[in-house]
Amino acid sequence: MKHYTIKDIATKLNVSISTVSRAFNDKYDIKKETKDLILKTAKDMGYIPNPIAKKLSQKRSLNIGVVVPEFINEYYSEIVIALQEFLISEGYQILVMQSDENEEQEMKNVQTLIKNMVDGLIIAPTAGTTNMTYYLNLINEGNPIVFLNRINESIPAPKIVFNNVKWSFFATEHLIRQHYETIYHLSGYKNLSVTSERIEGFKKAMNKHKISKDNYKIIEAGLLAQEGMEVIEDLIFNHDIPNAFFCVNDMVALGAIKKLKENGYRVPEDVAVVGFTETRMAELVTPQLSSIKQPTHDMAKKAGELLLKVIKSGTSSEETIIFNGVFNIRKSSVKGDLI
Amino acid sequence: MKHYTIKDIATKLNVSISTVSRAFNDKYDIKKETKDLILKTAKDMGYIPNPIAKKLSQKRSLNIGVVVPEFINEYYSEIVIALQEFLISEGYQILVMQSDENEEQEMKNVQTLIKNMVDGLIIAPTAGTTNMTYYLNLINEGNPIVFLNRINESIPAPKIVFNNVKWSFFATEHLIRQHYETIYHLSGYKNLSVTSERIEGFKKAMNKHKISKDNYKIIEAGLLAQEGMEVIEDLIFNHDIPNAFFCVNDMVALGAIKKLKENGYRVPEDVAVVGFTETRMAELVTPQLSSIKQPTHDMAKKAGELLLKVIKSGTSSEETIIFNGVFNIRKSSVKGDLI
DNA sequence: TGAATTCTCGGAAACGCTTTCGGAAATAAA
DNA sequence: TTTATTTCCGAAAGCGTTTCCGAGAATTCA
Repeated sequence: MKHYTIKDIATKLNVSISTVSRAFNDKYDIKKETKDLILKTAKDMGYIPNPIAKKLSQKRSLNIGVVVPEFINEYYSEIVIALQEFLISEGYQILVMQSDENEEQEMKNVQTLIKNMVDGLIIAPTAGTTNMTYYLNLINEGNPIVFLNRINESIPAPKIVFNNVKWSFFATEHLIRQHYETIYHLSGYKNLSVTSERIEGFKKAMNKHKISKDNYKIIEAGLLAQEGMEVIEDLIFNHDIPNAFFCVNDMVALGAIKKLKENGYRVPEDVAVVGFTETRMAELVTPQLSSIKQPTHDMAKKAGELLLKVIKSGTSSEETIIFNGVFNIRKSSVKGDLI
Repeated sequence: MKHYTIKDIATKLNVSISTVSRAFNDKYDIKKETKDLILKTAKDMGYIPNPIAKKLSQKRSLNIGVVVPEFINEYYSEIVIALQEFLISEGYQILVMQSDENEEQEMKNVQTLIKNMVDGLIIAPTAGTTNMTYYLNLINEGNPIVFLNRINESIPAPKIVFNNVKWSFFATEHLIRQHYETIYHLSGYKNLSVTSERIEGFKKAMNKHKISKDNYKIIEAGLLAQEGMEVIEDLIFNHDIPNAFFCVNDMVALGAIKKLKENGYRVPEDVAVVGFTETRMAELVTPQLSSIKQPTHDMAKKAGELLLKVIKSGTSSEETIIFNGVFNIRKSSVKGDLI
């Protein structure tokens, strides 16, 4: 089976290649009949236009680059899947690269994608991304970019973020309202914006309810189960286990629960635990984990829409879209019966 | 900042574009000094070769397409990450597409990747993939393809598989040796090769130990936690809970454990459970889940190596590489103390 | 019926690179 | 010094498209 080209069709039909090209691109003048004829024979021959050649002569590639810090956790997997769903429906293809939480790899990924002439980029920066001038340059050079979470406020590009402050506030307040006296927050890596935002929400709730500083604490854990376990081990060693934990994400919460149980603490009877960025595990573990679900699907779709807007308009807006979630209260943070 | 081309360098240095091209491609005759000069000024100018143009004039794109059925579970995420690691080190870039367990989407993905001139494909077919003639054609047309798991034996291409029979045999034998009298296997979707292989291993162990057919059963569940839960609900309704379950994967096992616990069964005291294709959750849940770990990293790397071999040799071999795993025995399947 | 428009379409350049061919310059052999 | 080799490089075609320009044919308008 040959790879037919536009030229093959042209010679076969005894027309010029430009006419054939016109038949495929609506924007030029061509008689309806010739167009139909060309399209039909092209189809019969099994002709597939060569996207590489197309990319070379046009500017656009109909490819969108997506860079995520990882996709071993469900969160970014869901984002990528939703992104793909939307962008395919708009005629784009997405190329996914993951940075392995490595800043250098992230820049390489972005570079690779730009070299491959993607029409735009959706970037969820890796934890340590501090090199903002790099992104500033890219934007100034006219590369359409939309950022997803974890991003520095100052970047002049559309940003899709989750309202971490608000929902972390709710989660904390939920614990306060149940009269857990001492509440610790296990936070993420400190250079992440999500970390500081969730801390902010946590503190806000503490202030609102006038909780004494003796009764809460913020401890940097990380984002992995392992890191949650380590913190709990330290606390147990220091005989410093509070009545409740609010964790930066589900993995840390699950690690914490594991270590607590191993050491004879019952959850939630002795210690309550709340997670964040709900995963499918929340419903599967015992006790079921209270957590905050992020609307990954909507967030991804919005990111896609904004990117297409930037691409089409040619100018980068600077709007920040803030999303809200759902707080699923489950057994891990409720002593009595669930309503 | 301009996008420099080979031509810009040529005019600046007053050489021909072919000379500049030669400087970048080792295979041609060029004086060492001119080459160094060109390379240096190119670097100074910040020249980046245009991969699209390169693809058009050469045959190869240095891109590898990867198609997986999903990456919401850790398994394929790990595979993709390892694949990326290896292929990047070999100078390739990978383009990942997921088929959402949808056969039609899978064919679209493959088509898109081929159109985009990937040099080769690594495909983990989706559950329902029955359309083998499609792949046969692709291979006959000379597309380098390596298959990963789940694949029909008859396809004449390199295949990377896990030794499901053997390890499912071990898992089952482990349960038998502990004198669980009745053992049920919760299997996957029936058209999957992994499903039938794990069933085969299960049966083999039963036969070896001469277990009566009254004492074991194979029930089709699926691959999701939800499906594991549903099966357990049915069994409970029929008062048909065995002493032990061997599940097709961890998610089904976790779903099963959840439902069992909800209905008052203790794991492993009343019912033992073993999973497969170990996930990070195995160690985090209570009781910790016995499971079989697949060497995803090695499998992915091997797939990459074989693909490069096919690409370079130009001929598709037909070897099947079978991998072995590790059986991590944990609390969920052991009544007494773990050694 | 002749002039002015409007439709269609072919020719050709362009996108940025690779690669073959052949010739000039440099080197080695005679 | 002349001839034979080798080394290096420029010219140009080619990869498969798009798209500008302009010309002939068809149509409309006086």
